[in-house]
Amino acid sequence: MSEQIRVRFAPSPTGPFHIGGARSALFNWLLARKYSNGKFVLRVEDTDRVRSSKESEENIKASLKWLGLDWDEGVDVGGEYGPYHQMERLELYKKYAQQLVDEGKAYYCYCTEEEIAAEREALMKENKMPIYQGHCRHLTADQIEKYKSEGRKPTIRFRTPENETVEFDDMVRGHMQFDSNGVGDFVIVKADGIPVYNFAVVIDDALMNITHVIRAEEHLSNTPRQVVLYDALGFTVPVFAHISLILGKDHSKMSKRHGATSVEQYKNLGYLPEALVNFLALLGWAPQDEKEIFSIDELIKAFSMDHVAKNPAVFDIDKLNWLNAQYMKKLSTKKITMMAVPHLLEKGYLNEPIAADEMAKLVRFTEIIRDHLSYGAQFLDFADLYFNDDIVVEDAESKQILTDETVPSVIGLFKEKLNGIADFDAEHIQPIFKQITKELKVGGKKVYMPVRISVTGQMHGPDLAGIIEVLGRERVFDRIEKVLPAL
RNA sequence: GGCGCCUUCGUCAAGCGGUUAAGACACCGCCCUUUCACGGCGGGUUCAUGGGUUCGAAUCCCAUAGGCGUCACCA
Repeated sequence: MSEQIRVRFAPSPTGPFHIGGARSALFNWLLARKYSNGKFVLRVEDTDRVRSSKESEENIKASLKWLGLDWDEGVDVGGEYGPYHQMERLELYKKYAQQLVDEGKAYYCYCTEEEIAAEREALMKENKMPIYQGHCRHLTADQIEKYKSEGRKPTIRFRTPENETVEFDDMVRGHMQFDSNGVGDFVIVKADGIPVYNFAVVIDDALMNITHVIRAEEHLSNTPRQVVLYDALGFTVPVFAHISLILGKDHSKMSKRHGATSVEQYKNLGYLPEALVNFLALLGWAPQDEKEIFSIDELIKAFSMDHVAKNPAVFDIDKLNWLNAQYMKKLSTKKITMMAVPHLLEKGYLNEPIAADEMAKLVRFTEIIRDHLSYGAQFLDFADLYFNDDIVVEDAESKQILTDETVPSVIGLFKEKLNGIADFDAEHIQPIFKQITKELKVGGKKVYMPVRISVTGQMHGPDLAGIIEVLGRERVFDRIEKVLPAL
């Protein structure tokens, strides 16, 4: 590919940035970055006046930046093909729509939405393709006058050529062919003068010299409409690549029911952008070797549209968790602590300002639990362990363990030994357990379990000596006393 | 319903006419360990079904089934 690669991501700002959109953006970005002269363009398709919002646009841009997907041209940064908001390009669409009308390739349609809906319904009933039947295709001047006098505002419809085969190439699916009779005359400009998606994309992609259009598979059926427009307008058709959808666990399209769907949600849950990017890249694309973990630079190097899968992919949160954990291992404990702090503040475990010594203890605690964490918010699963001294033993087996006849002597000796050490740290606490097993001649479990349960309320958890260290002698004794008041 | 896309372990997937059908996540077992987690080792009737083509098919062709998308004055 010696020509310049120009790709774009063109979201409509109608909601939080979806994970599927993020993958589309990533694939485009990866392709642009793979070639030294590649350009990644960000265009905002805000022609849906009802649903578009500035807030959504900001969310999308913030998410892209967080993921590290920077754009060379587009909104905010500008470029020679601007403007990059479709609502600022209305004149352009108007000009091309007029051109099509003048050439007889498009016409005004005075049908109302109700009439169209009724027509479609009737066709569906007859098992026919629900396409526009061409009522306004050849209106006389009189008819037009009549409609105008009724106050009808026309849309502009494209006069789709009949009995033709519409063809285009798709990097993922191969050569595609559609019957133009299945396309029908579709609206290109709404009654309010705003262009419809299929019309605006074509003009924008053509005028912005986009060479490759990588987008979700849901656009595949729309592509013939766009191809006939490219032809009518005399534009060069770009190379398409329709990547498959991302599905939820039940194989339906990802939605709120499946948990977090927006990039922002993953960010807030404490996932790392590198991990999310890595995961998204592996959804629908497979490397040539057996590598699983890719830095962004490695991804750019390894990525290729040749190995993009055709079939839809189920979003597997388990794998994301694993990947994220791999990336978290590389982080300093301090960093992981900082990831947890917002959650701790939100849940009321912490209050601002956080004192330096409190912070230091928190970091030490994080060091003890960090191996148990797949993402930041999971810290909350361990927060009670550290912050909540009101230990409650709920589990039946745990209660049972505390009734063992050796418990009183074990706990007694444990307290005695704990009192006896000079340096209150895990290194000095750890040997105590061994000493007790020896002196009392009981098994390790008989020692560890009563202590663990009375100190944490749980049978399982992170390193016990470490927990005891961060809690400090007083809190440990306090907890034991609450659980075993008799001792 | 028409049109279109898709179909290899539970999930992501390698595979492009001849392989013991990779690998990863998850799961199960074992080891490590006071426990859990981490880590290590090991395990699993995976080519939707039915027809072809071929000496030979997960790979090519055709049907069927299922899943999904799309048929908007949404993108």
